[in-house]
Amino acid sequence: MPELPEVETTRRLLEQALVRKRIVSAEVRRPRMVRRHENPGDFVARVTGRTILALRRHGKFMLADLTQDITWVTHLGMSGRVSLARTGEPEPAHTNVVVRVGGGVEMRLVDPRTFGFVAAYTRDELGASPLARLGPDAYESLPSAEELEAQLAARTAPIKPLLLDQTVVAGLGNIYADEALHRAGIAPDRPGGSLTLDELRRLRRSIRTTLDAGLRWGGTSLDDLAYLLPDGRAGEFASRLLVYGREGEPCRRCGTDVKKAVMRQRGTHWCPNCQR
DNA sequence: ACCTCCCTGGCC
DNA sequence: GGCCAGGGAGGT
Repeated sequence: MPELPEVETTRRLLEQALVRKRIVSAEVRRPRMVRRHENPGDFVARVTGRTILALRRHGKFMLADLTQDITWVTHLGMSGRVSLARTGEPEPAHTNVVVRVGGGVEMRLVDPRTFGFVAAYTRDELGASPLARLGPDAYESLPSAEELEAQLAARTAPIKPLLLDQTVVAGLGNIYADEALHRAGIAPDRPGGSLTLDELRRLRRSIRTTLDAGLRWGGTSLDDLAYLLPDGRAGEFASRLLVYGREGEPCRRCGTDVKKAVMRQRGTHWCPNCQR
C-alpha cells in the first residue's frame, strides 16, 4: 500500500543509494508504465546521462531532481514497489522499469498491476502536471486546523473521500485515512464541512501521529507482500493497525466490533462507538 | 462532485 | 469462475 509512509520509507533508502549518482542507462519493459510521453524512449532519453541531485517526495509522488532541470517522477500506484539491487542479481517478477546508476546499482520498479508510473518532466511540464494540483504534503506541511476549516467549510462530501482526494492534503491513502479518522474519533461519513475546529485539531494531530507511527515501523506490508522496502524487508506497521482490515474484530480502544462499509468504492473501516 | 476504468494476482 | 485490492485520471 504505497501511501505516504511507504513512499517516504522508500525514498529514504533510495536517497542514500542514488543521490549524486549519474544515470547510466534505463530500460522500460512495460511501455504502459511510462505516462505522459509519446513513447517510452522519450523517458529513457531524458534521464540517461543525467545526475540525480536530490530525491524528494510530495504526497505519494517521488521526485528525483536531475541535472538540466529534468524531474523524474515515480508513483507506485496500488501495487508498486521499488527494489534496489546490483545489476545481474535475480529480478522479481513484474520488474517493469529499471534505472541503473554508476557503481552497478539499479533501481527496479516492480508493479504487477501497472497502475504506478514513471515520467520525466521539464520544468514547464512539471508545472502543468497533475503534481501541481496536489495539496500540501500531509507530513511535511500539514495545514493548521484553521486552514483545514477554511478548506472544508463548504464541503458536503464525507470526510473520508475528502482525505483521499489529495487536494486538501496529499499523501493519505485508504489505510492511513481510516486510521487517522479512528484516532481522531471522527466517523468517516461526516460531511467535511460539519467538522468543528476542535475536531479538526484532533484530526490534524491524528494524521501526524498515524503517519509517524507508519514511518517508525517502515510502512504497512499486508499479507500479499505487494509492498516491501527497497531492500526486500517487509514494513511492520500492519500488525499495529487500529481499524483497517479488522472488520468484525474488537476495537483496540473500546472492544466494539470494527465495521466495514464501501464508501465511494473504497473499503472503509471504523469503530461505530469511538467515532462519531 | 461523482462514477468508471485501467491491470494482475490471490483468495473464496 | 467471480470478487476484491494500497491509486489516480478522465469523462459526465
